[in-house]
Amino acid sequence: MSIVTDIKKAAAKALQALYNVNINEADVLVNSTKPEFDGDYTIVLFAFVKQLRKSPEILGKEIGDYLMANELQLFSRFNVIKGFLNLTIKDTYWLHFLSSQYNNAAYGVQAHNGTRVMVEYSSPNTNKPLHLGHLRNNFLGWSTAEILKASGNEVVKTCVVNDRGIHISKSMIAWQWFGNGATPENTGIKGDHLVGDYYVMFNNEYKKEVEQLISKGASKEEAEQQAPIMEAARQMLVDWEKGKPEVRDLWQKMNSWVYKGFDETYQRIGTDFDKVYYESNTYLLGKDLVEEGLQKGVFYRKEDNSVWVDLTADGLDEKVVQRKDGTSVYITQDIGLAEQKQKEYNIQQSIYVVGDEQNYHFKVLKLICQKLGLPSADGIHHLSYGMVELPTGKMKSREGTVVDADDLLDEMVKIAAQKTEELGKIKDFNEDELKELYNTIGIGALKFFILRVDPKKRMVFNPEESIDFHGFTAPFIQYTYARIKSILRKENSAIQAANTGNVLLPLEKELIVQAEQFPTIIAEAAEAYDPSKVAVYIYNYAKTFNSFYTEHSVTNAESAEKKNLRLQLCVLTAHIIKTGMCLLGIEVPERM
RNA sequence: GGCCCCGUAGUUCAAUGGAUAGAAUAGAAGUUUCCUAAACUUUAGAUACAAGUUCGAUUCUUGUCGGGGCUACCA
Repeated sequence: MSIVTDIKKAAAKALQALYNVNINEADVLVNSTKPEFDGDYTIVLFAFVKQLRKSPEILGKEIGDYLMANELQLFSRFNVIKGFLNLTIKDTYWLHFLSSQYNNAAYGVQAHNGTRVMVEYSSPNTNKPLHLGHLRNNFLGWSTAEILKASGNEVVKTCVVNDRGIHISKSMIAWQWFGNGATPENTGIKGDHLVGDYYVMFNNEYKKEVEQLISKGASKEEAEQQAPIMEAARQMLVDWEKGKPEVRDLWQKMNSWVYKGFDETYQRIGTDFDKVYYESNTYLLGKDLVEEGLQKGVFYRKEDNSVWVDLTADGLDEKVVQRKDGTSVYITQDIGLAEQKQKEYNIQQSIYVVGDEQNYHFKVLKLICQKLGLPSADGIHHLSYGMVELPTGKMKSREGTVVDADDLLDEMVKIAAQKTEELGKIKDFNEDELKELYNTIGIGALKFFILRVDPKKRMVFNPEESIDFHGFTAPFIQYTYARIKSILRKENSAIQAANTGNVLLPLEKELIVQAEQFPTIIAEAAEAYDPSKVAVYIYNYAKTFNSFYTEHSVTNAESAEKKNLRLQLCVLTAHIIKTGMCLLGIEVPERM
């Protein structure tokens, strides 16, 4: 139960008592009071003015008087400016909150509420290594899953590996043609990068062949169709589907290189899954649902034997769900997998972390599932995120303008090391500790940079300028944490639960007010599937702590009560920072 | 062509229809006998444009201009 909820309840009660009107507490608008006014929280009165036919000033005064008289434990004073009723909460309320929660390391985390949610994220193709765009997906998916857990859901993290299809066939062909038996072992190249190199080689060769054919008089379309390497890749896909042993062996071998490479990267960035689906196992799912859909009249068959769904009544197009040759298209297996997930895990919600270029696809997917009456249908939610762009524009693999994930992580750690050494505070760190610290700072900075932005929005990553360790960044927050821990290491004496005095200085109070909001923030972030809410909150909270830290001494506080109070504040702040950063997948160092 | 999304300080990001549009960074000026200056304090700087709805619009509606995405019997 949050203080804001209490205020809303009290306001609804006041309105009932004073004017005999029934106002839903959810309709009472309560904001944080702007710093330039006196108060902690503000009730916005405009909404009631018309209905009650009273001026905002009088309304505010009457409600304020009522609250002072009837909610003695909550409010100490109020003022009314225009339509805003500014309320000040009693210091004793805040002090009690602090004393009761400071020692709760799990503060902000809710108990299980019985809802089970699946979060599908990462879902890579196995023909090339991860790049910056995949990192946003991974950070977002992992963090959203953790936030959902913290707000009381049981979460199943899952990944659908796109391990079959024309893309991997391309890498395989290029490897056969140009590889000379290259392996990660004999080249020293990380497996996913090695396979990606052959994908690039495929495209280079393909381009060359197309140009040659065009110079011999073929049209562009003909050339693209007839290029020998493309024909070979298509044949390889056919052979794969037939289960031709050599092809399957090569496929397995090359995929295993990729998985090993991915695992390394995943480990570095903390990505993990409870369940992994492979498309080579799931791509035939959904075929029976096509039959079912035909019987239910959701789908219809055209003369050429292809099967369609008509979504024009819902403002969308007609969509094919089975080709005329009887093979299924991408969306068919998605429908099948949606059903499979539901059957296997009995989930209430199924979240797909996928880029916004697939908005239409997921609209269609959900609609079809609903029309088929699948129990999982209404729980489908596309967590759509914007592309990561470079200052020069969108990243394109073919034009070589991708920021490789492994390279970027290396670069971040390198810069973290360099900046840390410049500051010269690490004399008593050993080598392992330094390595860990550089990882914590460098990878933390990257995660925070990406997660602090609203997922829905496109974002720009500038390799030169985006790598910052000051201001609105993870290292800022990590530094705040390290300074708190430094204080707490020095203060061995037990912190008392009581004995915190009864008056709060402005910065002491501000810290508690913000701390009290933490569970609400987590709930909002979970509701919106938006880790940036947590990132912004933790940053602001750390900022308040830094002001407090500069202004007031903890160890040399002016009285024993103040020292005890501030130690409680330190402990609570450390817990909140650690928990909040943990929800973002970012570690916090004891020293830095 | 049709459908969808986005235009906020030089730059990168905020702002459930609410008070004087917040941060960070880059710029200017300060703070270290005192718990870590990766910090703190002060300062200057923005809602693409035009109408409309409203007591009140960055937010909702319409139009203009600018940017992006989707619109495959590809995945």
